[in-house]
Amino acid sequence: MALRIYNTLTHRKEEFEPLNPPAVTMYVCGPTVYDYIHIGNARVFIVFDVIRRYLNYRGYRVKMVQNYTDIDDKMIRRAAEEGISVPELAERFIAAYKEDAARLRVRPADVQPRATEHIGPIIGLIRRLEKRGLAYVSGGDVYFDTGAFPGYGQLSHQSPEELVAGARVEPGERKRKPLDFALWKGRKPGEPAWDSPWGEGRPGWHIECSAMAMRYLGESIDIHAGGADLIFPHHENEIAQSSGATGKPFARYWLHAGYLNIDRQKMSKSLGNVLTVRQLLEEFNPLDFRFFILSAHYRSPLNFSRDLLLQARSGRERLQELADNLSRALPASRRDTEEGGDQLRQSIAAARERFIEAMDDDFNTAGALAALFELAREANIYLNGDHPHSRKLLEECLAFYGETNALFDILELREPDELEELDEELRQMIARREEARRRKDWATADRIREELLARGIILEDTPHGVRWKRKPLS
RNA sequence: GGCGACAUGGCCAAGUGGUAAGGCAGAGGACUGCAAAUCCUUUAUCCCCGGUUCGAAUCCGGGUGUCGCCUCCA
Repeated sequence: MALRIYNTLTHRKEEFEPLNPPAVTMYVCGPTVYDYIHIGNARVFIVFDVIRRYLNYRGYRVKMVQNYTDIDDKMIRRAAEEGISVPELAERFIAAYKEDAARLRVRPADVQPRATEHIGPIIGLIRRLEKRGLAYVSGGDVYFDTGAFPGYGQLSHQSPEELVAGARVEPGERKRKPLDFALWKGRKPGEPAWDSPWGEGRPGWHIECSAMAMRYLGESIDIHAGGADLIFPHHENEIAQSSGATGKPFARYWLHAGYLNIDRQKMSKSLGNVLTVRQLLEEFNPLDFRFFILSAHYRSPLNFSRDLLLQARSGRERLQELADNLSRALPASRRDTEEGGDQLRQSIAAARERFIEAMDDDFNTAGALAALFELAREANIYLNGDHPHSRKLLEECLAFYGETNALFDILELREPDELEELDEELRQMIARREEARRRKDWATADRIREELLARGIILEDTPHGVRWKRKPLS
């Protein structure tokens, strides 16, 4: 069984063969730090976070780089609006990004370079392009000469002629052809600038990713990833710059995450329907959001709505419920029996197999989730069974959820004693209700249950005694 | 205009040649003092029309619809 990945470059699923296994080099285009990230950004970061973890799970050693774009037109404009410097703006939103990513359980990349800290390598790359006749100076700017790069359009599968048909030249631009793009922008009054062989100025957007990817991962990398809207022109231009400079293939596999739409519309500032991660997390659990994201294939467009997220929450809670119940059953379980556990033992093995099979098929997280649910049913049957619980089987089952949760991060896996934390007053209320139930004083029992519910505690009476859980938010 | 993606039950969503995973919601049942949780049962021939094939949701052609990219954008 081999891992297969859909490659935007070739338009097909290909067997994954990194350059130097087990090492894998992976570059993900990071945020432009001019504002809080929105849920569409979050989808990209979550998806590639999971993919990265899965590659590690499959035995690869992934080195992942994700940049911060901390200098570009948007940064300059926003800093001016806020009345602060561009570096101050960058600091603010890099910090915000880190907070948001952490809350979403997106693990930090191994290297998180900033464009402004790599002006040297950027200039070096532009000079290489100049030497190869792929760049030209025009005014104070330097442009990439797309006409001189034969493979231009290979990623977006468009010929230059086709691309030109829709291209526009902004007034005042000094490029020769519409598809040419700026590698270096000459200084304008009031803008941040660095010294360069072409005078003071700043890097273009595309060149920073090429320069930083090469700097940390080498001239040819295994995986380059980002949102679908980066295919053109950003990634197309990265290929042109990188391959143009080195004469080598830049990235072997290009991965692109689909859009996250809101109410079937693309998020955009003009429509006013942009939802930031911060806004989302005011109302929803990050784990519910991760579950929601992973319930669809990463390349498919995915529609976001409050209702769909509630649906996802219900599904996730089913798994959470099971995980909690497995933990709770652990203390009373026995090491000397596996009675009634044959089906469960087989189901664990089957679930693991199915999980890997799905993930190996271009990271089919939806299929992988189905494996978690199928095992959940068997585990519930086992837990409800009329036999003692086997410590070994419970642990194996929990181990599987632990193993898969280390990839998906959709469950809160707690130790049994963590489940018992409840303050004294609430414990006594539960005890009083138990007493009332023994007396068959249902009125009192129900009243206490209502009171607890009002305080966010849900009670469940099981054959093995009363159980409590916290009511989910919203 | 060019390029491309998608169209599966009430909702979400897997499935690329052998008679449709999974989740949510609904209905019925079991369990329960009631409830919750859980389990069982239950709802699809896969947008339409042709074609290839013993056999297609799955391949090919045509059509319809939705969306994306071609311009900053995850």
